[in-house]
Amino acid sequence: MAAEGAARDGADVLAGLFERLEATYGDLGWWPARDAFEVAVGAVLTQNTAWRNVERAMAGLTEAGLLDPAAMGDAPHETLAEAIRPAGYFNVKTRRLQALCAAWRAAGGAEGLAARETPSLRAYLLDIHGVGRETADDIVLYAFYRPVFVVDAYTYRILGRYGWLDDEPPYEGLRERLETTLAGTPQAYQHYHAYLVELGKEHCRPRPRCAECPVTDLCGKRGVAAGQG
DNA sequence: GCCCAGGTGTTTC
DNA sequence: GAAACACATGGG
Repeated sequence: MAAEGAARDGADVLAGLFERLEATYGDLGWWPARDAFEVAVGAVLTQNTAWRNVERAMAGLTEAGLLDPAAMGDAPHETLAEAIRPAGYFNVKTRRLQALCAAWRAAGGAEGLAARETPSLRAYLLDIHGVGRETADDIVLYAFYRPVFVVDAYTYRILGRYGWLDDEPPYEGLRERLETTLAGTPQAYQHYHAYLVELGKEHCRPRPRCAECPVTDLCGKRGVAAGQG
């Protein structure tokens, strides 16, 4: 049937895209962190924020001795906000980090969270103030090493430009479709998300700058037409 | 000065 | 339920 053929072609495009990205980028060494809590803190701090600024904030937290669920959770708002100031939205993120700390401790720490099955873990994280779908999946994938595809703005933008999306499907639908199509390991999903972010930063900005894109020839339609790569 | 960055919650229709 | 808006620093 035509629909099955289209789906198979879509899967081929996707597999080819990630093969090429793997050859181009290899292991990007993404999300270095000492422990699960540090991953979770970084996931909150990086919300709509450049990683360079997250690193400054993480350094501020280390400096202040706050990179710990108890210390961070008990710190005064002003103290925590000052430590994470370089990451922007510091008042918003201070509230979110303290909500994260409360939930983290209530769950029995990383050990308690790791004991949960993936759906329960996602649901628990999503229930925390300031932890949305992408942040939750960042934590599930990079802190707890579960096989979830992290969908972000780059995922929509790049897959849209490569003709893999017919429309703009809802987050959960796209995530499940990608996981079904790719059937990858946690390590593969960690790499895929990193690849899409790197590719997006370099070549698929909101205003396309697609010159010398390593996967230009795989582009099918949409924004990449008209010689943008 | 303008755009963008590894989003989320709230308000409003 | 989707669109508009607030949140804020730092780099190009």
